[in-house]
Amino acid sequence: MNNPSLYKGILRPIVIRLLEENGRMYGFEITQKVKAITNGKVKITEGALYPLLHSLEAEGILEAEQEFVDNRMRKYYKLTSKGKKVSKHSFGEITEFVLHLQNIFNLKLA
Amino acid sequence: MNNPSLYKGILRPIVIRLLEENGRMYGFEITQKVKAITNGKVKITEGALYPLLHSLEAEGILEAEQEFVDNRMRKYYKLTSKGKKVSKHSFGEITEFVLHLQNIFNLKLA
DNA sequence: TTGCATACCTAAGATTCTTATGTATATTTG
DNA sequence: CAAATATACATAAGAATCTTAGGTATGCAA
Repeated sequence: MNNPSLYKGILRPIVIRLLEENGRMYGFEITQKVKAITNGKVKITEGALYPLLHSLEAEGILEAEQEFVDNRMRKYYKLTSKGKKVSKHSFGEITEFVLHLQNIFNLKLA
Repeated sequence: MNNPSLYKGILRPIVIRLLEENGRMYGFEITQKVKAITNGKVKITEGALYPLLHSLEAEGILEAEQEFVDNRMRKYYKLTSKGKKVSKHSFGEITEFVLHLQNIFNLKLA
């Protein structure tokens, strides 16, 4: 991405939102999904993603299960019931955040 | 603000944008302006703002001049010509950032 | 067989913030 | 009039969140 520091603090809500919308995803899939949505502009680094997934699991927001596909390990994550509550709250925060940005920067978007 | 970590990395473009729109502001004024725009939700901390203003000045993006009003010191900042170029670039990045957020979070905003 | 894609992981360091504290003056309130 | 609140600047220690750089391993294409 152009300015990585803009995305500091955003990764956690991104992961939670993607899991809410897609039900079940593995780490590598999340990086590809974000890249696809943003036309290759936003690249989540593995050094940020994997530790985050582990801490979300430790917090009881996500639960994981491993599978082997084509002899390669995949660790699928999904929201727990606690995670679904957190997700609703997180989404509200993000919505407000974006509205604030539109006001502060006087953005006129489609 | 609700979730301060969302705003990590955003303060710098906020300051630049406000100075572009208002021409000339002092630190305390910037904190009040952001609070006003966001209905009291977003509070810029002084511990983040003042060091940032100093480093923007050191980078040649801002220039400062002191004044005394009611026997109290004010340090006014404005964009340099370099700062104005940086501002254009920064604004483009923020616009793209917000569009990405809308896509990632599937936001339907006014 | 070399490189690229997939798929996981961790550790050191950088960046950006919060929290806490300090200085000083002006105004409001009990 | 004393105390609290608002204005206005500043710095330092520590927390949070990321990047960079490295590691392991499999499958496929050139």
